[in-house]
Amino acid sequence: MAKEVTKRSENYSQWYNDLVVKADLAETSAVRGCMVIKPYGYAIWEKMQDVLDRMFKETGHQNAYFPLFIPKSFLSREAEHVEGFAKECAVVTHHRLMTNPDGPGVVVDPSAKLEEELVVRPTSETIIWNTYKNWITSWRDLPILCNQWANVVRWEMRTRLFLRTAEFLWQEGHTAHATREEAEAEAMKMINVYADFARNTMALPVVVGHKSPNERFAGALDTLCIEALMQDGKALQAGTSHFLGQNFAKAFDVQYTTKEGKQEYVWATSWGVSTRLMGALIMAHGDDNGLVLPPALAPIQVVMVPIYKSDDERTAILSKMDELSKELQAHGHTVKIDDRDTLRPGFKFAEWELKGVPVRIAIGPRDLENGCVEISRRDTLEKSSVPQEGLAVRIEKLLGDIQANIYAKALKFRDGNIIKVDTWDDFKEKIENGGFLLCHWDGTPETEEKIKEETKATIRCIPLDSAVCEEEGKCIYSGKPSHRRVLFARSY
RNA sequence: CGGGAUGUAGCGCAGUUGGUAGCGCACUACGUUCGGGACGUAGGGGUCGGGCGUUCGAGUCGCCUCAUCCCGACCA
Repeated sequence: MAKEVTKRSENYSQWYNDLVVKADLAETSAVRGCMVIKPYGYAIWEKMQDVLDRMFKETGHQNAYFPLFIPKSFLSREAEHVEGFAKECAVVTHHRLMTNPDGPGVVVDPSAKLEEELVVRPTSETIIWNTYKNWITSWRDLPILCNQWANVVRWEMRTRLFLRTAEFLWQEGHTAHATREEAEAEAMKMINVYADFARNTMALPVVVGHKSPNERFAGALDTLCIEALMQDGKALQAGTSHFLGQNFAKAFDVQYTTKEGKQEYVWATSWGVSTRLMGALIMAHGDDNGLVLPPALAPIQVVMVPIYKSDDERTAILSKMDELSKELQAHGHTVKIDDRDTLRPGFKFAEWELKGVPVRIAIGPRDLENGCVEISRRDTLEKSSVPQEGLAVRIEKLLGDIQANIYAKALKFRDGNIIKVDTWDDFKEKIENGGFLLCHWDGTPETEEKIKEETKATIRCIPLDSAVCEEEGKCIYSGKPSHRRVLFARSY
């Protein structure tokens, strides 16, 4: 197994692809634009799911499941929504195949044409609001706070593993509320759940803000997002939460009777994060040796590698590892003993580093004799020899340190790459180096569009953090007055 | 849908003026190794993306076709 990964600094794209494949996270499939998520990659995704699911439930949400197929007419009920998704939909037109009358194989049976085509969901607002109509009649039925874990299909022209695939896994929350205020509060609450998850679980610093009208979700009145900065200086949208107003309620005629007996349209939100978070994780923390996983998401937190020559040594070391492993597991850590007899220690070290395991413990005859183990941490690659005594407590602290250090490192990088820019010439120069540019903008879509055309940079968000952003100034492009700075970047 | 490229072993590639298929890694067996990606020896594995044509003979030349990748366009 030649597992050398391309150097990050030499070719970031290739480094990313190499890493995804060689760390056993995912690979391209025979199906155009689709991805196979391999067991190791999926285990990380499952960890993300576990934490997010718990957070959703703590905020009062329940899981449900809605159909994969959406009748074409549903999708077109909301004008902006269909406009936004029409160009990337997979459509089912028939329901049967037949043996080919003119040769081998099968062909589509023309007699099995569907009366109405079915669209494979690119997102589920329409099918869900068509259902919510049946669930809601009174103010007593509100709010409805549902989430679904599902796959969706968006037929993108160009795809990249995890970041943009034709099919991807995600969760989508869809809520219905009696009042505008309640729905807006829900959208804000959920973007903060995402921000919390990104920072504390993924060790990923994010900026929370509003999308500009140009970048808003199709059918939303407001889109909140979390934006992260990757190590090549490009921004990545890591999650969104939309205030949908009454657009979908009106499109699907979802009204409820108020306490006063009046008919009112329901207010809506939707919010989602996807397997794209895997891409964010890889690009935010990875290095030339491979993946770097925050302990909170590592399927294996501690790997033990035995070093031995004879069978007797092997037996003794594995027995000691078993003992230590039980102790660590009792403290709630996931441990793997790499007892493969066919590979040498050096190979195993490199392989587990590639896979991003936070802590490695090596034990050889020397350590056995001295009552020690060798501990190596993935984030800094530092090695130290420590006593076996009290190992679990030491590891617990170390895992916490690593989680904090990975975040601190990413935060330092991110903050070092947020730059205030006040002139157009400076903007054009600085954008070439990547990073977030904090600039004044006159608030018009036309200006935003021009800036995108000339520099490929878009407004990633209008940050909520008013302390940093709210000040008077002049638009970077048009020179017109502006009341706050917004965040520009090139993005994935 | 435009511009460019590539399809040869599981992966990465070489293959000259056309002469019947090769290298590295991986794989299998045995042995020596084992504290940072081991080495030796011996093996197995191919309708050269597909089709048609030129030729005594095509991985190589021509035409068609399919697929993939890159740059655009597209993209929450």
